[in-house]
Amino acid sequence: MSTIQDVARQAGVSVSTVSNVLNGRTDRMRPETLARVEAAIGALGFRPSKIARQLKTGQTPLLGLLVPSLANPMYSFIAREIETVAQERFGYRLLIGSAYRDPAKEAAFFDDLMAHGMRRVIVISALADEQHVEAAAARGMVVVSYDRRATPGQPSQVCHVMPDNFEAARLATQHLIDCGHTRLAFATVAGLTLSRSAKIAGFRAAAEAAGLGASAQVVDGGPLDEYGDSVIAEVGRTLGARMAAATERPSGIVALNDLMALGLMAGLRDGGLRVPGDVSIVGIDGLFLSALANPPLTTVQLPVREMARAMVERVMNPLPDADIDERDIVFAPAGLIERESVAPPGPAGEARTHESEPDKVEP
Amino acid sequence: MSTIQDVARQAGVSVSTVSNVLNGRTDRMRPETLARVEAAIGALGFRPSKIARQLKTGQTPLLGLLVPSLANPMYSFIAREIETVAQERFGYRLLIGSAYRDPAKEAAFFDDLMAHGMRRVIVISALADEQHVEAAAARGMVVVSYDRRATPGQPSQVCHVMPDNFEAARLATQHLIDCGHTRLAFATVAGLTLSRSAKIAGFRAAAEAAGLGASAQVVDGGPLDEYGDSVIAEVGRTLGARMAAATERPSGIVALNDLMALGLMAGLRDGGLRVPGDVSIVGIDGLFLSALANPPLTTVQLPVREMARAMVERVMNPLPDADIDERDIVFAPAGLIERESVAPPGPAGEARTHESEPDKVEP
DNA sequence: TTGAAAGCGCTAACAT
DNA sequence: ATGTTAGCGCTTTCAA
Repeated sequence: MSTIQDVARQAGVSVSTVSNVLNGRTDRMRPETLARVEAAIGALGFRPSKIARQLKTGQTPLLGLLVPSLANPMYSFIAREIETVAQERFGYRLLIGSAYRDPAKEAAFFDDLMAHGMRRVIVISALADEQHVEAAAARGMVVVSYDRRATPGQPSQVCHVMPDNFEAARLATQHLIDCGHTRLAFATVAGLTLSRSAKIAGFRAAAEAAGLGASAQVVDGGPLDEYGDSVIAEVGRTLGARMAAATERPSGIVALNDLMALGLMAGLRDGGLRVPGDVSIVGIDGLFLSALANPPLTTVQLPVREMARAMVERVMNPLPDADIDERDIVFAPAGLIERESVAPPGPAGEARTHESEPDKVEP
Repeated sequence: MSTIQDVARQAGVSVSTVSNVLNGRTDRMRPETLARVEAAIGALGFRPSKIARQLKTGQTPLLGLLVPSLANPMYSFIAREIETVAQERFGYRLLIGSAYRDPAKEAAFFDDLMAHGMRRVIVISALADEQHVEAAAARGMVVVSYDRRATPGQPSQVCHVMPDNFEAARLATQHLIDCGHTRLAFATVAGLTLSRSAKIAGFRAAAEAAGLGASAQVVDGGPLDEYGDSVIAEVGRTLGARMAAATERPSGIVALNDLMALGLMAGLRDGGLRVPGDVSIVGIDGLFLSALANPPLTTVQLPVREMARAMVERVMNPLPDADIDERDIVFAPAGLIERESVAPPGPAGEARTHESEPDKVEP
C-alpha cells in the first residue's frame, strides 16, 4: 500500500499538495502540478487511508445499524434499503449488529461504534426502553430510531421514524369488517411495545367504530424466543394451532405482522382449518414472501423504502437542536394489498379457488 | 472522549504504562500501579480508540462480508450466523455490502475495505468469474469464498467453503425417484455457475442411475433481475406458470433452491396445478420459511451454521501458504427434510391432506 | 502556488 | 517497574 508520501515523492511535490488534490482544493495549484500528482496517484494505485484521515478529522464514512435479528426478513429488507441509500447517496458503508433483544448486546454495539469513531447509527430495537439509545445520543452519536415514538415529556436527542401503526392495523381490521367479519381478533406476541400498542389501538378503534368492540379480542402466542430463526413465525404457528383447537374462534384475524401471519396460517392448517375458508387473515408489512404464500396473504404494505430513505437522510443531516419538535416522522401505510387470505365469513366456510389475480394496491 | 493521556495524567503514570495495561502486560508493573490505572480508566469512562490503535498496528477487528443481496433469506441467514461467530469467538464486527451481481459494486467494496484497513473478507458472490476476489487476495486480503470451487489448475490464494451441491441435488432427485417419479426436471435460472452446474450434475447422475436419464430435463425460468426483492422466487413463479401451461410436464421437480421452489409452487398454483397432487417439488437449502409453506416444502437441509463457522475460522486463521491443497472445504448436506410437497405420481394426481407431522431428518 | 511542521491517539522499542 | 519517544498516514494551519 503506497502512502501520501510515496505519491508526493513520485510527483516531486510536498504532501500538502497531494492532500490538497485529495480534498478537491485543486484551484490552489497549477494545472501542471495537478496533472503530475494525478499521474503519480494513478501510477502507484494510491488509495488514501480512511483510518489516517479519520484520526485527523474524526469523521468516518461508516453507518451503524442495529437490528434485532437479520434472520427476520422484514429487518433484512430494511437493512438492504438503508444500505442502498447510505451507499449511493452518501458513500457510507454499513456496520451491522444483531442484538437479539439483549440489552447487553445493544450496549456493546454502541460501545464498539464509539471506539471505532463512528458517529451515526440507525437503531431498530425490540427493547421496551430506550435508555441505551438515549445514552448513545448523549455521548455524541447521531441516532435515528425505527418504529418507536419519543417518550412524551422527556425531551429526546434521537430522531424517530416509524410507520403509522395505528392506521395500518385499522386499515387491516376495516378490511375484515368490510368483508362482513364480526368475530375479530388481533394476533400478537406476549409483551407490549409502543408499536404493538399502537396496532392494538388501531384494531380496537376499527372494531368499536363498527360496533364490534365487545367481541374483538387480542390474543397472544406467548413470548418470543430470543435466538430462534423463525421467531415470531413460530409463535404464530403455536397460536394458530391453539385457535384451531378452541371451541370459540374468530372468523377474521389481523396479525401483528406478515411473519406472524404466515406462522398463523401454518398453525391453523396444522389444526385442520382452511384460510380463508374457515378463518380470514390480514398481515402488516408487505414482505415479498407474503405474495408467495398459499393462499397469497392480504396485507397492509408499509412504505419501507421511503422510511429507509428518511432514516438515512436524518442520520446524515441531523436536525439543528432548535427543531426538537419535528423529530418524529410518521409514515402512512402504502395501502392494503388485497390477495386471497380474506373471504366473507360463512358458517359453512366455503373454500375459494386461488386464481391468480394481479395485486391491487388501494391508496 | 478521554484519551490515553488523560488516563495517564489521572493515574499519575506514563502513557506506556496505561498502554501496557490496555494490552494485558500487567506483569510489568506493581499491582498498586495497575489498580491506579484501572481506577482512572473507570473514572474517566475511557475507551481506547480503535482508530489510533489500528493506525499503529495495522489491525482492525472488522470483517467484511459481501453478499449478492440481503433481501434473499438464505444470504441473510448466512450473514446472521457469520456475525454471531465473528462476534462471539473473535470480537469482530461485520461490515456488510450488497453487490447485486454487479462486478463494479464488488470491486468497489473491496476497495473500500482496503481503504478502511480491513484485511479479512468473506465473499458470497453470484458472479461467474472470481477475478476481483483473487485480485483482493493478491493485494493482501485474507478472503474466504462461499459456494465456489477454486478454478482447477490456477493456484488460488482464496479459501473456498461450500456445500456438496452435487450430493444435495442427488439426494433431492433420489427422493423423487424413490417416490416413484419418472418424469423429472431440475428447475434453475438462466446462466451457469459452478454451484448450479454441480447441482445439475447431481440431478443427472441420480436420474441416469435410475435409467431415467432420457426424460430428465433441465429447465430455466430466465435470467435473474438484478435488483428485484424476490428475485429468484419471481423466476420460479414464471417458470411454474409456464410449466402449468405446457402439454408435457414433469411429475417431480428439483428446484435450484428453496426460494425458487417457493416461487415454483406459487406459479404452478397460478396455473391451476396442485402440489404435490399434480407435481411434486423438492427444494435445496432448508430455509425456515419452507416449513411455513403450504404444503410444507420437502427440502435438502444445508449445514449453514457449520459452514458459517468454518468460513469465519478460516478467515481469522488463514492457512499457511504451504497448505495450499486443503483450501477447499466441502460440507455434506445435513439431510433430506421430508415434508409434504412430495407425493407419489398419479395420472389422477390425488390431492393429499396436510396433516401435521413432525419433520423427519434423514442422516 | 507550494512546502514545513504539528498533531490526531495509540503502540512498542528503547531508555532509565 | 516505569518513562520517553518515534512514528502509523493523513489534514491543516502557517510560512515562504
